[in-house]
Amino acid sequence: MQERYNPAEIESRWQEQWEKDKVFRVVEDAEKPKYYLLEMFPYPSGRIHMGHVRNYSIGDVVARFKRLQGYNVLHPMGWDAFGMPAENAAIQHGTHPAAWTIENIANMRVQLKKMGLSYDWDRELATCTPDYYRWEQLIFLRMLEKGLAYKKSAAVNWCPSCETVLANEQVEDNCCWRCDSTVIQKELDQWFFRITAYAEELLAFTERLPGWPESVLTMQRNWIGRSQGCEIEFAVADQEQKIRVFTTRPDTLFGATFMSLAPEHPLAAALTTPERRGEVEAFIRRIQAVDRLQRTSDDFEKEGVFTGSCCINPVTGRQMPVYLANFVLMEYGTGAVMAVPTHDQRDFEFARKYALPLQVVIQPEGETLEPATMTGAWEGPGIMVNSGVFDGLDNETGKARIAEHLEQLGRGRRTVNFRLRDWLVSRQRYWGTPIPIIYCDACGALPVPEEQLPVVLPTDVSFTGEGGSPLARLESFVKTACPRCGGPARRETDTFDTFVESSWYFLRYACPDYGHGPVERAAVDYWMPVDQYIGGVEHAVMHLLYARFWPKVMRDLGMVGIDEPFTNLLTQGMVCMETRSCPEHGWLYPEEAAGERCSRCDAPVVVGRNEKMSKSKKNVIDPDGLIARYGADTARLFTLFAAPPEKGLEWNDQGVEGSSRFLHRVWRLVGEHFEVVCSAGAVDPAVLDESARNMRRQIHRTIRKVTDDIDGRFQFNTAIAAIMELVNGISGWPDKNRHPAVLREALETVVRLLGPFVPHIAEELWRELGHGDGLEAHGWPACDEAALAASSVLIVVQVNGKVRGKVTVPADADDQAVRETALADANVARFLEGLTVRKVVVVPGRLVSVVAE
RNA sequence: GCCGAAGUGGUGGAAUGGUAGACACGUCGGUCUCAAAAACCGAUGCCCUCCGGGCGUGCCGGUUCGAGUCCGGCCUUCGGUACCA
Repeated sequence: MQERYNPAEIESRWQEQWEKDKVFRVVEDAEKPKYYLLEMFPYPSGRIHMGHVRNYSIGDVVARFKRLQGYNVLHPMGWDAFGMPAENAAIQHGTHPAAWTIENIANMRVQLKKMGLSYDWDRELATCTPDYYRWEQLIFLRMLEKGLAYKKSAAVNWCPSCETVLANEQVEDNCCWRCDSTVIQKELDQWFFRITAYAEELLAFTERLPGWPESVLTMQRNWIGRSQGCEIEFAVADQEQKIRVFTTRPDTLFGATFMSLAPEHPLAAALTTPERRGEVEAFIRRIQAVDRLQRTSDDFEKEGVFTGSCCINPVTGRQMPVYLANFVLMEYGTGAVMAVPTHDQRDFEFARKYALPLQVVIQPEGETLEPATMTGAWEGPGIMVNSGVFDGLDNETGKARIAEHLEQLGRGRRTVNFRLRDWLVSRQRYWGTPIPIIYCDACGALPVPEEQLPVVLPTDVSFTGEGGSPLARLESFVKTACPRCGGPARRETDTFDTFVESSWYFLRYACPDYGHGPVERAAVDYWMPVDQYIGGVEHAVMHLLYARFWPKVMRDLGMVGIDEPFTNLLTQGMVCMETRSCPEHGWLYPEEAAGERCSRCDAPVVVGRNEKMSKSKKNVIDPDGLIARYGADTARLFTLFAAPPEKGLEWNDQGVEGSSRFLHRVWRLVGEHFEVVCSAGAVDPAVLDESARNMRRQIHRTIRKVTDDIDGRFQFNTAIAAIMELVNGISGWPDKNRHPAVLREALETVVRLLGPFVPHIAEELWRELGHGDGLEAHGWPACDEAALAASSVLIVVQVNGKVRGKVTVPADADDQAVRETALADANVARFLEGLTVRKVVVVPGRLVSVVAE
């Protein structure tokens, strides 16, 4: 055995062996229980970052652990390969998105392989290949047939100068990131998926996902935002038009004194009287220049404009002036709100600003509200007043009664409204899945016939960043024949949101080469659902909601048989680091800021906040350097040991040394004893002395702890700490040489427990300990309950809540005996002197708490 | 703004309502060495009148024999907020 631990040599040797033998390749096997472990696939940005290292190290521990437990483990990897950065690179550096992406994938694949991750690389997929997206196009056609995909108008961020659509992240302070022009909201005809048709089911199933973090489920429930309420029709005075509103507070209908519409409301123009037109149009223009987040925040000034028209309150007959208001959104409800200033804070502020009337209709218990003296709206419960026949009812009863009343009048009905909106999937970009639609002037919008799929993304395009999508300018792509009449027609040039690809890739992993449909039913039936999904907490709502939606659609299309794709979910925290910048040269990479001075101008660097590692702020650590210097095992061990997975991880180089030192120590410990150990026999518990029994107790306590920490809690940091304690215990065990069999059990346990975390060194040491076959053949070590038994326990004694003594009692002592021993302790007695004992609480095996005064 | 988290020594973190600080990093002292590195041993929350005791888990209050943990109210930081993925 080599004296010195040499990770570079060991790791490349094992990685080659794993690759050559395809040891992580899996096939369906009805004899074995399956376990599908999936980490969120990466966007191929060019280099892996510490967040990937963390995510994939966590996943690999679980994959290897489950394999050791005898599961048939599917552990795939692939590439979320469409997206904006490829297009930005094309605009900035002239590289083609496809070439850029393929090169990035090649680089990152090498990096991942250097980490020793146990993937079945035969299942690798990239979403930018026609073999993948052709099936996405097919599913879209099926959704179209079922009415689950449709087209409607929606607003986008538009830069008038670049003549292009901007992503939210490309808008800075309402200005275009490239040219600084003011961004406006522009209406475009766009494709949507009808996710709202699944709102009830997506919500209901949040109750059936016990393996998900409650915080994620709560966020999803709030995002879906189901609310029970009432749709009410308001007639417009002197016109045929009707305004429909949604309200959760029909009980306040008698207090509705005006109407607020979204500035984008389709009736806005029709209701505007000629003399108001100028002011109204100016207001609409102004609101379009404000982003939605700002518009709806509570501290944003409530503003509006009178249209000149009035509508009629269906129960009071009162004329209600119709306003356009900045805080009303077209996307929520019906885009119109009946304004009850006395019982809604936003309406209250609005009414005060524009001197609109207030009418109290709910009186809280023990108070009498007067419009003249109110300083805010009363949004709580109360008794109905000024509400005709409904006076005297409590408002909850009133909600139902007024709803019934409106239904009888034919002026309203009870409805359920969702905050969730349909999913806008059109992107006016090049690097994405082409939407398979053809537009014919004679026949309209038609699906591309199935046999013509895939609609392949052409590669002969040029990138300027201006003038809209490069696809739309490519004649050879746009010009086509109408599939119905054969006349000249145009192709759809929008591509899909990249969230579409990531909404079903986990299904495709079950059968990545299947050529007759999106998925092979038998393979999906065997592998799905994913048993454990692991990824960043930043995906808690959007990706994870879309990825729950698509399988449900595919189920209803008869393609899969599952309701939910992910049985268990682990959301990992982000890897963060302080930013460093130079007043002269901007953000600095860590190596440019060595010694806290800028490497270029020697100015003192400014140390910024701790933030998510990102290329743009240069607060990144390149895992390659780490692996080259310490080896993959150390890099894995450190990221796992530094913090529990859910927590954010602040990068700190110094900790890495510690992890490396530990592996060197384990190597030496085995090296010093492997000859003795290899010739040792099996442990005979009957002949052991106390020292050996104590050693065995620690061995088996550690097995139990590590098993529980990996399996139930994903607390890898404490699992590793426990193994470190065991190693410390073995090193300091004075009777090592008297008990070769126990020493062998101890060392073998360390190596086996380390296997999932640091597979290369563990496999190597396992062979050194004289085993001809691999770790996996021996499975996961079992905890011997008999070895755990201890003869005595330490009991802490508290007097009035403070620790005053510690006593050792036999493990089987009863409460009375424990109590007596505790009270007899010298220090305890000292603190009880002159006091009367009122109460003694005995917690078996733990503590005695004495209350005295 | 809204939704969801987090806050514990110099640092990362540990603690089924039961000894706060496991395990590491760092620092200090020591052993070995001509010297250094590596390795090993020891100390290390703060304070005091230091063989003992007091105070300590973001802040304020509450429940309990006992609260880092449970409850109420704040503060700060982070994530998401529908075209970043």
